[in-house]
Amino acid sequence: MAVTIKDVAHASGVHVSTVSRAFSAAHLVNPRTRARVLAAADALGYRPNRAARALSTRRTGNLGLIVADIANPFFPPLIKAAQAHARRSDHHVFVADTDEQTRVEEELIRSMATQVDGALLVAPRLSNRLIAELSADVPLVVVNRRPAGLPAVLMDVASGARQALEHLHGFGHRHIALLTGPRTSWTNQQLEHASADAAHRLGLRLRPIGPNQPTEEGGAAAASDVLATGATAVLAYNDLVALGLIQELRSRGLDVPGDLGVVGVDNTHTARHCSLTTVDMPTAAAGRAAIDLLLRRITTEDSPGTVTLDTHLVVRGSAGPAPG
Amino acid sequence: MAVTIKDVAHASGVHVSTVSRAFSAAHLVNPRTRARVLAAADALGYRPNRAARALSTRRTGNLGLIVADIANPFFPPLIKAAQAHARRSDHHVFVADTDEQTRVEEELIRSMATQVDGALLVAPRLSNRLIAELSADVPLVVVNRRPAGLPAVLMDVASGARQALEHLHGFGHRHIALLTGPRTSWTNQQLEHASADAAHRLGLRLRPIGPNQPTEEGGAAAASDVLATGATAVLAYNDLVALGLIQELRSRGLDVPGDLGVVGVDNTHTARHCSLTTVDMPTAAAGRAAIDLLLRRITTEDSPGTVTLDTHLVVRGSAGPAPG
DNA sequence: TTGAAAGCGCTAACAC
DNA sequence: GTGTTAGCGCTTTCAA
Repeated sequence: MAVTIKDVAHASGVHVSTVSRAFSAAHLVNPRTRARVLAAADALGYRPNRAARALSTRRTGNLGLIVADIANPFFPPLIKAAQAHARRSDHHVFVADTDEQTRVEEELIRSMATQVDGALLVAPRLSNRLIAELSADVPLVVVNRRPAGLPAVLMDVASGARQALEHLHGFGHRHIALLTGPRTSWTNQQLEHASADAAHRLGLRLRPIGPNQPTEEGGAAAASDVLATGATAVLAYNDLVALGLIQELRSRGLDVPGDLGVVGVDNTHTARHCSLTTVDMPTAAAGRAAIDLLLRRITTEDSPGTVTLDTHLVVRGSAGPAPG
Repeated sequence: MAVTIKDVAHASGVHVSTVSRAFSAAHLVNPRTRARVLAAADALGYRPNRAARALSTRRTGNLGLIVADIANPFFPPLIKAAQAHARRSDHHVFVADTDEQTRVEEELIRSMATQVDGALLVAPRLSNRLIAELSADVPLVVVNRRPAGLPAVLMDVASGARQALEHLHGFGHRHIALLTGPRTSWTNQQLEHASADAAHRLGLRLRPIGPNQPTEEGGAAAASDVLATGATAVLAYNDLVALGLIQELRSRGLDVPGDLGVVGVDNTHTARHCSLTTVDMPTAAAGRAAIDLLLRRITTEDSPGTVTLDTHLVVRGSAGPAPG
């Protein structure tokens, strides 16, 4: 049986309310008494029961983190940073991913909502309807999407996409395929718009192909379409798509970057090792910023705005001079 | 203000205890009454407050998952599988990683312990002392280590290491360097023993080098030592080390696998794309198995034993025929 | 500055 | 089968 506030009260010869104050309202208790209480607590190995505390304070000290897919290498750095940052303000974080059946997910998120002070959503596939409903129950902050009225952290691929196209242009590429991602994804929309703009400005021919599954399979499946366009370089929705495409191209005997240049988005761990030229997404910074927004939203009732983080191109070896 | 059991009781014209039973002891309540209660609950959007429930049942429905480093690609598949599996029995999971200052970590884990029914430890660096202390407070299951008396899930690299050395032997390699990991790591110990045995059996010269940091930096830093041995192939503690080594070797103008074959351990996402020959660790299966053990330990008081999972070699392109 | 008592939302004997 | 009543561990008035 765990040691409770009562045990500490007994041991230090005061009432439970005094013990409680010693922990959560230090200024309301005589320093000497407090020292005695703390000593007793320490000796007994007492630590407050958060669930019990939550019952009266309505603050659990827990946060939820809902991501699309824990195993997608885009997320772990974000999860890690968010968790570490949350800890600084003594918050624990529940992590869940949404890629199973939507009905189960919805239930999961709802039941989690009763146990957290707020939640972070990094899940492009979650419906706006559900988000709106949840937001009535629990403070929410979203990443890379813009539902009305919610604080958001955005990693704006626009700058990175621009740099990517300039980079390809500099290598002499004039005809570029854009492997798009899910239609509803905010990131994808930014990517499409920014690429179209930049292509126009640079005098590039840009050929969108998609939507594609945001996975290796999606990239591999698009290989034939890419080749059919006659493009000499490809900008892919994310690193997974880029890597899937590269693997498929190579298995068909093509050379990357010799025959075709490929640029990804995300700068995952894998991209670093596979020498993939890609747009860096500041996932760790986004995780921290999102936690900041969330905590602000929880403590002060007003709703903080939107934080936009820039992205930039990381040049490696998967794109080079245009052939011919 | 959230809707509570009282509101449901009012709405359905019964007492709170009946509502409670309707949710957690269906057989103790008249089916008709129950239907009425459930309907009212549904209409009001009621969901039980887990913290409050935990206060009387002493079951939070939460599990802790402590890993060494969320961003290390070894862990995400395990985290994902564990979380998904836990959800099946209606458990939520707290995730935390230990790679910051130990003192902070210890505090984190302890305070988390009051909020969970049990925890999974996948953290080679955590001290046995701390584990023993924690284990007094909260049911624990460990992965890839063997503290006395705790249920454990082991991914035994022995079989994989054996296959790796046989594979290299088949390619004509006779002198092999083994990049070892942290001394205290159980995985590392298995790896060292199994490799020594297999090398002896096959008539290979095996040269251990280490301990190395289990990271890319560790692998890169070992490059000179590896070259100095004159070995024609390397078995590395994990994929990170292998990839770091490969990168460093290539930057020195050497060819992998031409000049030197490299085999890793873990079969991370990155290894799949970098064509790294490696030993597959069944991390997802381990995550599920560990959750099973943990839940068993929580519900029945007896302590389930140890689950050992085999590993196997995945042949890709980072090792080939021995030079010369 | 401290004690007493009520209450947070829920469960679990115990009556009826 | 359902209502009554304590009580889980903690915070927070209200008195003293």
